Amino acid sequence: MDGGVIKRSPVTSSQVAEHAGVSQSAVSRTFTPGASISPKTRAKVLAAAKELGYRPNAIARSLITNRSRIIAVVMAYLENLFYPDVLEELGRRLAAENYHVLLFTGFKDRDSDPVFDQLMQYRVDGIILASTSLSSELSEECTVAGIPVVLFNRTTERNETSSVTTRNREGGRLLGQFLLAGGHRSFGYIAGLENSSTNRDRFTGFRSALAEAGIHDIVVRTGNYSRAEAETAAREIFALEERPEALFVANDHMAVAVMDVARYEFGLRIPEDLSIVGYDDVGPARWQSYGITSVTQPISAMVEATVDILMDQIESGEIEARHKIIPGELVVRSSARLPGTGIVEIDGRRIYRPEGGS
Amino acid sequence: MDGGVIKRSPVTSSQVAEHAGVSQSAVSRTFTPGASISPKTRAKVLAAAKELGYRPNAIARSLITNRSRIIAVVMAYLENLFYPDVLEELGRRLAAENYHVLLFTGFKDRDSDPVFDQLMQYRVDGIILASTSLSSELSEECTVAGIPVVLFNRTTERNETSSVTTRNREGGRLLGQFLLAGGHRSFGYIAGLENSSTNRDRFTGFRSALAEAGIHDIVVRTGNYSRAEAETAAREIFALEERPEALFVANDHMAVAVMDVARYEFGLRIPEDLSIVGYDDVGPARWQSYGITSVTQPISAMVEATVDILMDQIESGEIEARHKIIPGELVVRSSARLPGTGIVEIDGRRIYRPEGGS
DNA sequence: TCATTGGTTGCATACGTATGCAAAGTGGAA
DNA sequence: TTCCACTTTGCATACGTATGCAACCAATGA
Repeated sequence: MDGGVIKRSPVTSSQVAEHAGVSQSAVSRTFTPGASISPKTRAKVLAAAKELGYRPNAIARSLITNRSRIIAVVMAYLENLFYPDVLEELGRRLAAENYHVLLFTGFKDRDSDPVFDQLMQYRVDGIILASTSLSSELSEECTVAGIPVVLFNRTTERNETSSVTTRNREGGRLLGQFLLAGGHRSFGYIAGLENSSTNRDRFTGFRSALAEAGIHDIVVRTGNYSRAEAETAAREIFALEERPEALFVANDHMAVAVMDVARYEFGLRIPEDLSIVGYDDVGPARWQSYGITSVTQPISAMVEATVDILMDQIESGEIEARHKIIPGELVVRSSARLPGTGIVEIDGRRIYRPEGGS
Repeated sequence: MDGGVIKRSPVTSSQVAEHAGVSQSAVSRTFTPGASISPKTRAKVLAAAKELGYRPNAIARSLITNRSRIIAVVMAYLENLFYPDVLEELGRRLAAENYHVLLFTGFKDRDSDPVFDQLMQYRVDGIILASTSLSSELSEECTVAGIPVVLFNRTTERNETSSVTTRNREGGRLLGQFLLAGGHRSFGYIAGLENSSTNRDRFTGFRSALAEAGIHDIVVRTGNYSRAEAETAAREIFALEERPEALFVANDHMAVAVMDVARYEFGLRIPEDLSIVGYDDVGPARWQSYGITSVTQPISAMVEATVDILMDQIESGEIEARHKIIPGELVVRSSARLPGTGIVEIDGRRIYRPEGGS
């Protein structure tokens, strides 16, 4: 009711030092694990600090240690629940290592250069790129600057930047085999972002599986990993004279939309009239309304690998591109017709493992 | 292939100054909008900066300006898509003001005190609390420290902290009126977090609407805004001898789960056997599989208000608790039986506006 | 007792930038 | 030309912390 409070400047280590009757160094050492400080003065300092409400200034500390303990996470959009899940896990794992997340989100992909500029100004200790590619000049610049970068769920053509991915090629292949084993003979593919490595690899694997069975015609439309565009693509495919019996949608986020269009706009029964498979095994894929047969991308393992790479490179100061590839599994649910064999139950989930499979 | 690169220290303003043949001050002024600098030296500095790959060190700048241009966003969990949507919009809006997001997520609610400690060490310019409450000591501490705090979609008992919310009481009330107008006579409520203001207000409004119609019995179970718990709560309610005809689920995130349980575990038809209404108007509520009748929480307006409050308080240095309440609307879809009157169409959406409504 | 050792402490400085102040430069008017 | 007003520049310092170095202290052994 008194209409605002005048800003009081925060307590500094010198003030604590004076209050405790010691030097500023002693205060600093009190808050530096492993520093040389006697229990007695330490106690004095802690008491004074508590009394004054002192908190070390991480900004000032960064300036001198050259470590901000901040990791930049770049995630252009969060529409696909896969990414928020990743973000949550990243927050958890990085907090455990006493690092913090500076998040860059909500921008158009083509605006990533200014974003990059901002992020570099904060002298972050590492960068996780989860939904944007990086021009190779920028990647180069990071390497020269000694900032580790990890591409999450993405790779680049040249392999100069570290990455964590799953076996997208094998996953696509497995889905192809699964649909073939289910007896399907005509196929469609709703693609993700055209220039993304996940899209390319998943499709390549899928196509190769079909090719081995002598099938070369695949109806392809592009959904760009966007819900709205996936709906449009689905409408186009379902309106075709010869609608494919089986559809691989490049990720679950789009697959959910496609299922809705199939059921509610075209009256198709799934899987009787149409089999749909997806990728990611994200939340809604597991919901009973959808029950999407999908290849998992194990978020926990992927995030763990990402953080491991970053921590290693930050500690060693040596930046050598590492590429971690994590295996996924084909989880069988109800959105696609079942093959006669190859389904095993593990930990309450049904997994597809064909005999000749890798 | 050469096995790592030695970390090169970043370019400093002094190095640029030397290279350009000017003083360090000149470099600083070149990158400070509105500073006194001639076009000629400015050009020289920019050229040198570009050549050396110089970027101002935001950390060092913060130290002297006492402004980090960082806003802490605390969002314990992102499971409910509402929050990722908010996060994306926050990223966008704050980036436009040249602020950045330090995200705290992936922790248990009871661990919020250490989180708070971390966040204070970075001398953030403001704090947005989107899924955690703040003990009143901590709130007090922020005020004294001159750090603006905004509670997003939450209020506290005492109104000492700024907040942005929607008219939860009115929303709950409107949903009650809607269900009554639809002819229902028995009601259930699946609650959110017991101690959250949203849950309390929505239920209070709902109950008051029913009370005015002489209905005082409401079957209540608690879902704590969690999908899993909501499923359990739904199973309990649907197994009752006298299952309510209409169910208000405290948010859409839970409502989606409840609909799945109703349909696929109990074989209930919606809305023929059971009407369900939710809150938030979040993504899945709009999907055709669900089509949840729901009260909107307009994310864009809420985020705008939040950022406005923060910017005001940061600029003025005066922290006076402000409470912004944003109106929502009842969007009518297919998850609940329709009343005979009161539905109007606006911008392609069907909105419920009863005659006597506020 | 003194010398030695190992642990503590304070002093002084460095990190990279912003900014008040005074000096220097510029241009115009008389 | 001289004077004045205004702009531009550099110097010096400050921000809050960490840390090398030297001084100091306590405890131990001879």
